[in-house]
Amino acid sequence: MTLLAQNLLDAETKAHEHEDGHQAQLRLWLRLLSFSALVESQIRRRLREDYRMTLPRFDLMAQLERAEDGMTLNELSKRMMVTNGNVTGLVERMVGEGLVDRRPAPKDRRAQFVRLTPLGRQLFQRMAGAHGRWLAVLFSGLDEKEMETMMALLAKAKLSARDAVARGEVEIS
Amino acid sequence: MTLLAQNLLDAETKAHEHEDGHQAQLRLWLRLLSFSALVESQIRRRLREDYRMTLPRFDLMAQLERAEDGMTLNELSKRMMVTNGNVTGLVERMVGEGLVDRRPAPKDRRAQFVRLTPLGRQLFQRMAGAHGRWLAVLFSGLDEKEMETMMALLAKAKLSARDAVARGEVEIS
DNA sequence: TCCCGATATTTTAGGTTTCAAATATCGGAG
DNA sequence: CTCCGATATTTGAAACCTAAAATATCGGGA
Repeated sequence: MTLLAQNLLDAETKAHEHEDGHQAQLRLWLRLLSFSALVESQIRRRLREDYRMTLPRFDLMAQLERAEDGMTLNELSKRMMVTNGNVTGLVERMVGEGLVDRRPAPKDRRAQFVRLTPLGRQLFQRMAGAHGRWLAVLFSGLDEKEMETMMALLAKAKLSARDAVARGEVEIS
Repeated sequence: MTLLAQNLLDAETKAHEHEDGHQAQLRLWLRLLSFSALVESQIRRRLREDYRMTLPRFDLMAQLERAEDGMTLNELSKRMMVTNGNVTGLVERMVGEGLVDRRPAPKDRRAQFVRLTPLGRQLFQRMAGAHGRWLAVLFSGLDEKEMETMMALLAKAKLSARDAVARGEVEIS
């Protein structure tokens, strides 16, 4: 192959990648979204029907479960990947229900520690068991090896996205 | 191996699966969620900053794009995997912005067809291009083969979840 | 000490989302 | 034709969520 031909081919490949070549990524992303919407709606429904519980509240409790002494609102919002204001309202409602309590941080008068109440902890134990079983059923079509593969690919994808964000390249054409 | 030993082993395997054996599914699910939250927040931000557009509106427009004559609210809500009421409000606002229009269905007086306006279509074209490029960058750490593998695994996982839902077994322990 | 950028939280406004109940229409069984 | 279960949409209430601005506090340098 001549150098010119090679260059033309490169150019075409590049152009192709830039015009329609994003299809694979788009399709992958859409498929991931539709799968997660499906699973999420099931979990949401079960939490509501069996425990009168919402997913965000469950999520917050899951974060608190391993922190005996609780954690600050800020740490909660980072772990849950939601905004601060969101957590403020969520905790507000959950304090009202007796699931968590709030107390001032010892050293920092700006911060507050949130932790599960005994009631909240007890309820979470039961929900967590059920939650695990629901997931086991929903994922039962995947064997050990397939789950491992998917874990690895998701880890790689997450790194990829993090890198892109860090490089500030999400806006590049 | 004696029959007794075999039975004990089975019992242990079963017990293990029922007590701690759901860890793999839970971890996989959490990883998928955190990845999708990361990607979603980036797309949300770019849509807002570059196009003053929200993700739900973009999503709705994407559904309408390939339906020249539009589609009913009901079909929209199914494709978007959200409730009817949600779509009602979304369309309401978007009509006000001139992005979509509504007209009665020819044969069915209960239904309405929603479709992109020329303005909406034109805006969507630009956004879709950018959206594809953002995804390409975010997923750039995955090669062709890895994306194919992930597509296949997600397809399998989705089937698995659909089956579980159809069998009504999400509540089984 | 005083100041100032950083951090923790709340507040405000608006949009999104769900569920459940209500309304309107369809389409077929009798 | 009439009735009735199914379907399409809307409405209302409550929760969730975000972005941006406001408030309070921290902690270190001048």
